[in-house]
Amino acid sequence: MTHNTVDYARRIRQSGGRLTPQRRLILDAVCEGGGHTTLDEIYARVQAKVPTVNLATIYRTLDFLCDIRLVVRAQVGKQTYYEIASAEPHHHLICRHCGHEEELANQMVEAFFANIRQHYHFYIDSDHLTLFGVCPHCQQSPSVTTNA
Amino acid sequence: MTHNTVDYARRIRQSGGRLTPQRRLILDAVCEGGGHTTLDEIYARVQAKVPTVNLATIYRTLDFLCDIRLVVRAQVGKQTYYEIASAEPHHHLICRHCGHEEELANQMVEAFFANIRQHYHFYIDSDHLTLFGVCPHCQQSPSVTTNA
DNA sequence: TTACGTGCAAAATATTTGCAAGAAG
DNA sequence: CTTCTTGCAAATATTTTGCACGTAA
Repeated sequence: MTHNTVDYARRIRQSGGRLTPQRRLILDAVCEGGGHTTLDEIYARVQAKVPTVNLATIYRTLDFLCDIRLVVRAQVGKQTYYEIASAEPHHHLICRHCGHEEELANQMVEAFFANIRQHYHFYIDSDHLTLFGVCPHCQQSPSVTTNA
Repeated sequence: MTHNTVDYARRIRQSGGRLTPQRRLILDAVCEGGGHTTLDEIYARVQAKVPTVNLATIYRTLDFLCDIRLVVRAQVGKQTYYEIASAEPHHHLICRHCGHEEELANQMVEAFFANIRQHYHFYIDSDHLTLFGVCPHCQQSPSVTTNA
Protein backbone atom coordinates (compact mmCIF):
# COMPACT_ATOMS: atom_id res chain seq x y z
CA MET A 1 0.00 0.00 0.00
CA THR A 2 1.58 3.23 -1.17
CA HIS A 3 -0.86 5.71 0.26
CA ASN A 4 -0.72 7.23 3.68
CA THR A 5 -3.40 5.51 5.73
CA VAL A 6 -4.18 8.36 8.07
CA ASP A 7 -4.33 10.94 5.34
CA TYR A 8 -6.80 9.25 3.03
CA ALA A 9 -9.08 8.45 5.94
CA ARG A 10 -9.16 12.12 6.83
CA ARG A 11 -9.69 13.18 3.24
CA ILE A 12 -12.72 10.94 3.02
CA ARG A 13 -14.26 12.13 6.27
CA GLN A 14 -13.54 15.76 5.62
CA SER A 15 -15.51 15.58 2.43
CA GLY A 16 -18.48 14.29 4.36
CA GLY A 17 -17.99 10.64 3.43
CA ARG A 18 -17.62 7.55 5.55
CA LEU A 19 -14.67 5.25 5.68
CA THR A 20 -16.11 1.83 4.97
CA PRO A 21 -14.24 -1.45 4.56
CA GLN A 22 -15.25 -1.46 0.91
CA ARG A 23 -13.73 1.94 0.29
CA ARG A 24 -10.56 0.84 1.99
CA LEU A 25 -10.38 -2.28 -0.16
CA ILE A 26 -10.99 -0.40 -3.36
CA LEU A 27 -8.45 2.26 -2.52
CA ASP A 28 -5.93 -0.46 -1.78
CA ALA A 29 -6.75 -2.14 -5.07
CA VAL A 30 -6.07 1.09 -6.93
CA CYS A 31 -2.73 1.39 -5.16
CA GLU A 32 -1.77 -2.16 -5.96
CA GLY A 33 -2.19 -1.33 -9.61
CA GLY A 34 0.99 0.68 -9.43
CA GLY A 35 0.80 3.15 -12.28
CA HIS A 36 -2.74 2.53 -13.39
CA THR A 37 -5.45 -0.04 -13.13
CA THR A 38 -8.72 -0.67 -14.83
CA LEU A 39 -12.05 -1.03 -13.13
CA ASP A 40 -12.05 -4.73 -13.92
CA GLU A 41 -8.70 -5.27 -12.31
CA ILE A 42 -9.83 -3.38 -9.26
CA TYR A 43 -12.95 -5.48 -9.09
CA ALA A 44 -10.93 -8.69 -9.38
CA ARG A 45 -8.52 -7.67 -6.64
CA VAL A 46 -11.31 -6.68 -4.32
CA GLN A 47 -13.23 -9.87 -5.06
CA ALA A 48 -10.16 -11.95 -4.30
CA LYS A 49 -10.20 -10.60 -0.79
CA VAL A 50 -13.90 -10.11 -0.14
CA PRO A 51 -16.05 -11.85 -2.74
CA THR A 52 -19.27 -10.26 -1.58
CA VAL A 53 -18.33 -6.77 -2.71
CA ASN A 54 -20.63 -5.79 -5.52
CA LEU A 55 -19.65 -4.42 -8.90
CA ALA A 56 -22.03 -1.51 -8.45
CA THR A 57 -20.09 -0.56 -5.35
CA ILE A 58 -16.91 -0.44 -7.39
CA TYR A 59 -18.51 1.97 -9.84
CA ARG A 60 -20.00 4.13 -7.13
CA THR A 61 -16.89 4.16 -5.01
CA LEU A 62 -14.57 5.01 -7.87
CA ASP A 63 -16.87 7.89 -8.76
CA PHE A 64 -16.77 9.02 -5.19
CA LEU A 65 -12.99 8.75 -4.92
CA CYS A 66 -12.60 10.70 -8.14
CA ASP A 67 -15.00 13.35 -6.92
CA ILE A 68 -12.97 13.99 -3.82
CA ARG A 69 -9.82 13.69 -5.91
CA LEU A 70 -8.15 10.90 -4.05
CA VAL A 71 -8.13 9.05 -7.35
CA VAL A 72 -7.90 10.29 -10.92
CA ARG A 73 -9.16 8.83 -14.14
CA ALA A 74 -6.82 8.53 -17.10
CA GLN A 75 -8.13 7.81 -20.54
CA VAL A 76 -5.89 5.66 -22.74
CA GLY A 77 -7.52 4.76 -25.99
CA LYS A 78 -10.81 3.17 -25.07
CA GLN A 79 -9.74 2.13 -21.61
CA THR A 80 -10.22 4.16 -18.48
CA TYR A 81 -7.47 3.76 -15.93
CA TYR A 82 -7.57 4.73 -12.30
CA GLU A 83 -4.68 5.81 -10.20
CA ILE A 84 -3.91 7.44 -6.90
CA ALA A 85 -3.98 11.18 -7.41
CA SER A 86 -0.80 11.81 -5.49
CA ALA A 87 1.27 9.58 -7.75
CA GLU A 88 4.17 11.17 -9.60
CA PRO A 89 3.15 12.46 -13.00
CA HIS A 90 4.00 9.84 -15.57
CA HIS A 91 3.52 9.46 -19.27
CA HIS A 92 3.51 6.73 -21.85
CA LEU A 93 4.50 6.02 -25.40
CA ILE A 94 2.39 3.28 -26.95
CA CYS A 95 3.15 1.54 -30.21
CA ARG A 96 0.21 1.33 -32.58
CA HIS A 97 1.53 -1.84 -34.14
CA CYS A 98 2.70 -4.14 -31.40
CA GLY A 99 1.11 -2.43 -28.43
CA HIS A 100 4.47 -2.00 -26.76
CA GLU A 101 4.27 0.48 -23.93
CA GLU A 102 7.13 2.59 -22.71
CA GLU A 103 7.47 5.21 -20.04
CA LEU A 104 8.21 8.75 -21.18
CA ALA A 105 10.41 10.81 -18.88
CA ASN A 106 8.42 13.44 -17.03
CA GLN A 107 11.33 15.81 -17.41
CA MET A 108 10.86 15.91 -21.16
CA VAL A 109 7.17 16.51 -20.81
CA GLU A 110 7.77 19.21 -18.25
CA ALA A 111 10.02 21.02 -20.68
CA PHE A 112 7.24 20.92 -23.24
CA PHE A 113 4.70 22.21 -20.74
CA ALA A 114 7.09 24.97 -19.69
CA ASN A 115 7.33 26.00 -23.29
CA ILE A 116 3.56 26.18 -23.55
CA ARG A 117 3.37 28.13 -20.33
CA GLN A 118 5.81 30.64 -21.71
CA HIS A 119 4.03 31.13 -25.01
CA TYR A 120 0.41 30.83 -23.99
CA HIS A 121 0.46 31.62 -20.29
CA PHE A 122 -1.53 28.45 -20.04
CA TYR A 123 -0.62 26.43 -16.98
CA ILE A 124 -0.83 22.77 -18.04
CA ASP A 125 -1.41 20.28 -15.28
CA SER A 126 -2.18 17.11 -17.21
CA ASP A 127 -0.32 14.55 -15.16
CA HIS A 128 -0.77 11.60 -17.44
CA LEU A 129 0.02 11.98 -21.08
CA THR A 130 -0.32 9.13 -23.52
CA LEU A 131 1.19 9.36 -26.97
CA PHE A 132 0.68 6.92 -29.78
CA GLY A 133 3.23 6.17 -32.41
CA VAL A 134 5.50 3.52 -33.81
CA CYS A 135 8.22 1.95 -31.72
CA PRO A 136 11.77 1.44 -33.01
CA HIS A 137 11.20 -2.25 -33.58
CA CYS A 138 8.04 -1.84 -35.67
CA GLN A 139 9.60 0.85 -37.82
CA GLN A 140 11.78 -1.90 -39.24
CA SER A 141 9.13 -4.58 -39.62
CA PRO A 142 6.16 -2.64 -40.91
CA SER A 143 3.92 -5.65 -41.47
CA VAL A 144 3.15 -6.47 -37.85
CA THR A 145 -0.31 -5.38 -36.83
CA THR A 146 -1.52 -6.61 -33.49
CA ASN A 147 -3.12 -3.42 -32.38
CA ALA A 148 -5.38 -0.82 -33.99
CA MET B 1 -17.43 18.67 -47.56
CA THR B 2 -13.79 19.26 -46.88
CA HIS B 3 -12.32 16.04 -48.15
CA ASN B 4 -11.20 15.37 -51.65
CA THR B 5 -13.84 13.14 -53.22
CA VAL B 6 -11.57 11.30 -55.62
CA ASP B 7 -8.91 10.65 -53.07
CA TYR B 8 -10.99 9.06 -50.37
CA ALA B 9 -12.71 6.82 -52.88
CA ARG B 10 -9.35 5.56 -54.00
CA ARG B 11 -8.13 5.11 -50.46
CA ILE B 12 -11.12 2.93 -49.70
CA ARG B 13 -10.75 0.78 -52.79
CA GLN B 14 -7.02 0.46 -52.47
CA SER B 15 -7.45 -1.03 -49.05
CA GLY B 16 -9.75 -3.65 -50.49
CA GLY B 17 -12.95 -1.99 -49.40
CA ARG B 18 -15.99 -0.94 -51.34
CA LEU B 19 -17.37 2.52 -51.71
CA THR B 20 -20.96 2.27 -50.58
CA PRO B 21 -23.48 5.09 -50.17
CA GLN B 22 -23.43 4.49 -46.44
CA ARG B 23 -19.71 4.97 -46.25
CA ARG B 24 -19.98 8.14 -48.24
CA LEU B 25 -22.69 9.46 -45.93
CA ILE B 26 -20.76 8.62 -42.82
CA LEU B 27 -17.58 10.14 -44.14
CA ASP B 28 -19.49 13.30 -45.01
CA ALA B 29 -21.00 13.35 -41.55
CA VAL B 30 -17.55 13.19 -40.02
CA CYS B 31 -16.47 16.08 -42.22
CA GLU B 32 -19.46 18.17 -41.31
CA GLY B 33 -18.41 17.88 -37.73
CA GLY B 34 -15.56 20.25 -38.46
CA GLY B 35 -12.96 19.61 -35.81
CA HIS B 36 -14.45 16.55 -34.20
CA THR B 37 -17.75 14.77 -33.86
CA THR B 38 -19.16 12.03 -31.73
CA LEU B 39 -20.66 8.80 -32.97
CA ASP B 40 -24.10 10.00 -31.93
CA GLU B 41 -23.80 13.18 -33.91
CA ILE B 42 -22.64 11.23 -36.93
CA TYR B 43 -25.58 8.88 -36.56
CA ALA B 44 -27.99 11.80 -36.30
CA ARG B 45 -26.60 13.50 -39.40
CA VAL B 46 -26.73 10.33 -41.42
CA GLN B 47 -30.25 9.54 -40.22
CA ALA B 48 -31.39 13.01 -41.22
CA LYS B 49 -30.47 12.21 -44.79
CA VAL B 50 -31.15 8.50 -45.01
CA PRO B 51 -33.15 7.22 -42.05
CA THR B 52 -32.72 3.56 -42.94
CA VAL B 53 -29.01 3.51 -42.15
CA ASN B 54 -28.49 1.30 -39.16
CA LEU B 55 -26.58 2.15 -36.03
CA ALA B 56 -24.54 -1.03 -36.37
CA THR B 57 -23.38 0.26 -39.73
CA ILE B 58 -22.14 3.43 -38.08
CA TYR B 59 -20.10 1.42 -35.62
CA ARG B 60 -18.71 -0.89 -38.27
CA THR B 61 -17.99 1.84 -40.74
CA LEU B 62 -16.22 4.05 -38.25
CA ASP B 63 -14.09 1.08 -37.28
CA PHE B 64 -13.35 0.49 -40.92
CA LEU B 65 -12.52 4.11 -41.66
CA CYS B 66 -10.23 4.23 -38.65
CA ASP B 67 -8.53 1.03 -39.73
CA ILE B 68 -7.66 2.44 -43.10
CA ARG B 69 -6.83 5.75 -41.43
CA LEU B 70 -9.19 7.96 -43.30
CA VAL B 71 -10.59 8.85 -39.92
CA VAL B 72 -8.99 9.04 -36.52
CA ARG B 73 -10.40 8.64 -33.06
CA ALA B 74 -9.63 11.27 -30.45
CA GLN B 75 -10.33 10.63 -26.84
CA VAL B 76 -11.31 13.67 -24.80
CA GLY B 77 -12.41 12.78 -21.32
CA LYS B 78 -15.02 10.06 -21.61
CA GLN B 79 -16.06 10.98 -25.13
CA THR B 80 -14.63 9.54 -28.31
CA TYR B 81 -14.45 12.00 -31.16
CA TYR B 82 -13.98 11.22 -34.80
CA GLU B 83 -12.33 13.41 -37.34
CA ILE B 84 -10.91 13.26 -40.83
CA ALA B 85 -7.34 12.08 -40.63
CA SER B 86 -6.10 14.28 -43.42
CA ALA B 87 -6.96 17.38 -41.49
CA GLU B 88 -3.94 19.32 -40.39
CA PRO B 89 -2.73 18.02 -37.08
CA HIS B 90 -4.18 20.25 -34.45
CA HIS B 91 -4.06 20.36 -30.71
CA HIS B 92 -5.97 21.97 -27.94
CA LEU B 93 -5.44 23.54 -24.60
CA ILE B 94 -8.54 23.28 -22.46
CA CYS B 95 -9.07 25.17 -19.25
CA ARG B 96 -10.28 23.03 -16.38
CA HIS B 97 -12.00 25.97 -14.76
CA CYS B 98 -13.85 27.86 -17.43
CA GLY B 99 -13.74 25.29 -20.23
CA HIS B 100 -12.02 27.77 -22.51
CA GLU B 101 -10.50 26.01 -25.48
CA GLU B 102 -7.50 27.29 -27.37
CA GLU B 103 -5.53 25.97 -30.29
CA LEU B 104 -1.97 24.91 -29.65
CA ALA B 105 0.48 25.51 -32.48
CA ASN B 106 1.43 22.29 -34.21
CA GLN B 107 4.94 23.57 -34.58
CA MET B 108 5.46 23.50 -30.84
CA VAL B 109 4.07 20.01 -30.60
CA GLU B 110 6.23 18.86 -33.47
CA ALA B 111 9.30 20.07 -31.68
CA PHE B 112 8.28 18.03 -28.67
CA PHE B 113 7.69 14.95 -30.81
CA ALA B 114 11.04 15.43 -32.54
CA ASN B 115 12.64 15.46 -29.16
CA ILE B 116 10.97 12.18 -28.26
CA ARG B 117 11.98 10.69 -31.58
CA GLN B 118 15.56 11.62 -30.90
CA HIS B 119 15.67 10.17 -27.41
CA TYR B 120 13.42 7.15 -27.74
CA HIS B 121 13.49 6.40 -31.47
CA PHE B 122 9.76 6.33 -31.05
CA TYR B 123 7.96 7.88 -34.00
CA ILE B 124 4.96 9.69 -32.54
CA ASP B 125 2.06 10.23 -34.88
CA SER B 126 -0.65 11.40 -32.55
CA ASP B 127 -2.23 14.15 -34.56
CA HIS B 128 -4.63 15.41 -31.98
CA LEU B 129 -3.32 16.25 -28.59
CA THR B 130 -5.53 17.62 -25.86
CA LEU B 131 -3.97 19.14 -22.80
CA PHE B 132 -5.82 20.24 -19.71
CA GLY B 133 -4.71 23.08 -17.55
CA VAL B 134 -5.58 26.53 -16.34
CA CYS B 135 -5.91 29.45 -18.73
CA PRO B 136 -4.35 32.85 -18.06
CA HIS B 137 -7.66 34.34 -17.06
CA CYS B 138 -8.52 31.67 -14.49
CA GLN B 139 -5.10 31.84 -12.92
CA GLN B 140 -6.12 35.25 -11.65
CA SER B 141 -9.66 34.38 -10.56
CA PRO B 142 -9.20 30.95 -9.00
CA SER B 143 -12.76 30.54 -7.74
CA VAL B 144 -14.52 29.77 -11.01
CA THR B 145 -15.28 26.07 -11.47
CA THR B 146 -17.42 25.15 -14.45
CA ASN B 147 -15.52 22.09 -15.51
CA ALA B 148 -14.05 19.07 -13.74
C1' DT C 1 -29.76 7.29 16.45
C1' DT C 2 -29.41 8.95 11.86
C1' DA C 3 -28.03 9.38 7.55
C1' DC C 4 -24.92 7.29 4.33
C1' DG C 5 -23.26 3.29 1.88
C1' DT C 6 -23.98 -1.41 0.30
C1' DG C 7 -25.85 -5.62 -1.89
C1' DC C 8 -29.01 -7.23 -4.97
C1' DA C 9 -31.75 -7.29 -8.90
C1' DA C 10 -33.51 -4.89 -12.54
C1' DA C 11 -33.23 -1.17 -15.82
C1' DA C 12 -31.03 1.66 -19.00
C1' DT C 13 -27.16 2.15 -22.32
C1' DA C 14 -23.72 0.96 -25.31
C1' DT C 15 -21.48 -2.18 -28.43
C1' DT C 16 -20.99 -6.49 -31.05
C1' DT C 17 -22.44 -10.41 -33.81
C1' DG C 18 -24.86 -13.96 -36.94
C1' DC C 19 -27.19 -14.26 -40.84
C1' DA C 20 -29.72 -13.68 -45.13
C1' DA C 21 -30.46 -10.34 -48.68
C1' DG C 22 -28.45 -6.63 -51.59
C1' DA C 23 -25.00 -4.38 -54.15
C1' DA C 24 -20.07 -2.95 -55.58
C1' DG C 25 -16.53 -4.16 -58.50
C1' DC D 1 -20.23 -13.65 -60.63
C1' DT D 2 -18.11 -13.21 -56.24
C1' DT D 3 -17.34 -11.30 -52.10
C1' DC D 4 -17.99 -7.42 -49.22
C1' DT D 5 -21.61 -4.68 -46.79
C1' DT D 6 -25.79 -3.84 -44.83
C1' DG D 7 -30.11 -4.14 -42.07
C1' DC D 8 -32.22 -6.41 -38.63
C1' DA D 9 -32.66 -8.67 -34.44
C1' DA D 10 -30.60 -10.83 -30.86
C1' DA D 11 -26.70 -11.37 -27.95
C1' DT D 12 -23.21 -9.17 -25.00
C1' DA D 13 -21.20 -5.85 -22.35
C1' DT D 14 -21.22 -1.80 -19.56
C1' DT D 15 -23.05 1.43 -16.40
C1' DT D 16 -26.80 3.19 -13.56
C1' DT D 17 -30.68 2.97 -10.35
C1' DG D 18 -34.34 1.84 -6.67
C1' DC D 19 -34.89 -0.09 -2.53
C1' DA D 20 -34.44 -2.30 1.98
C1' DC D 21 -31.02 -3.37 5.21
C1' DG D 22 -26.65 -2.72 7.74
C1' DT D 23 -23.34 0.20 9.78
C1' DA D 24 -20.04 4.32 10.51
C1' DA D 25 -19.97 8.22 13.17
